[in-house]
Amino acid sequence: MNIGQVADASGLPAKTIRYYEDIGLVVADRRDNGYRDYGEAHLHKLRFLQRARSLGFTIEQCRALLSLYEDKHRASAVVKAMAKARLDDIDRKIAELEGLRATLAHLVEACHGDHRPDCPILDDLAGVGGRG
Amino acid sequence: MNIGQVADASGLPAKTIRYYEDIGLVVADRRDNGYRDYGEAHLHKLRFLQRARSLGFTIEQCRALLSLYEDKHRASAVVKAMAKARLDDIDRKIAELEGLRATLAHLVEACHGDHRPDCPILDDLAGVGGRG
DNA sequence: CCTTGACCTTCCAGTTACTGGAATCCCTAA
DNA sequence: TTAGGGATTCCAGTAACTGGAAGGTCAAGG
Repeated sequence: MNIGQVADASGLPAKTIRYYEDIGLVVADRRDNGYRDYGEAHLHKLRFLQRARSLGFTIEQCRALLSLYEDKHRASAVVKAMAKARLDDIDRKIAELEGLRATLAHLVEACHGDHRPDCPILDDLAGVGGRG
Repeated sequence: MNIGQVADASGLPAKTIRYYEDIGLVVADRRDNGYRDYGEAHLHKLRFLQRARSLGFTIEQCRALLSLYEDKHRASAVVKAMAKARLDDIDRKIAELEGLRATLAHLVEACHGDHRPDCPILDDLAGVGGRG
């Protein structure tokens, strides 16, 4: 397969696939004309990466997952621990965003939002009142 | 004030304050010795930025908020619209993370996580089963 | 006067994970 | 032969800093 075909089949842009090769994630074979040549195993790995990235794993985490995937004898506990850590990341991030959300929602509600210049949102940012 | 003092007072690292000056957000005066010199107005702006950044506004949004803050006659509706848009960003991000969370939580639960190599998490990433 | 140490300066490079674009080459069809 | 679509490499840019090097400044202590 050419790079365009694996791009379509994996859901990753060709640019990204070349980038993954640059950083040593999935290295294609080469034809005589210099074109990259992909087989089913390559495609499989690229799909794996696409899915793992879409779940928010970093590139380095993906690299680790990929090597775990290739190691047919690793314990599932290792993989589970990584997924669990990622889950905890997500929980922390959600909690943080919900904190922001509450603050902003409160400010948005407090601001009358009309032609008058008086604005509790800017007042808060400037530290007027209890917080600053 | 020297940069170290406004850094302490604003909660921003000195490096970040210099960076903000580079990009034209808060430009300090200079002493004869070349040191930056900050007054209360500078400090105020830096605190404003610290707060706005901590609420997840981008630098460019902060720049806009700052100029709205300086404009004593702008309508509060403009500010409210920005805050509302940011709120919507946050809601979208939370929804996205909750989707990821559900998927990962499901996988983590399905994986027995012991010494055996069989692992539903990697199977999912590899596209084994319904999704790939 | 000299040293020490904290603080300040500028500038350059690196981070994450790509993305856009330029210049050039290859292949196929008309 | 020409046109197009796809492939190649390499360089630069994104967001918002952060780390580090090399050097200037200032106040205190001996």
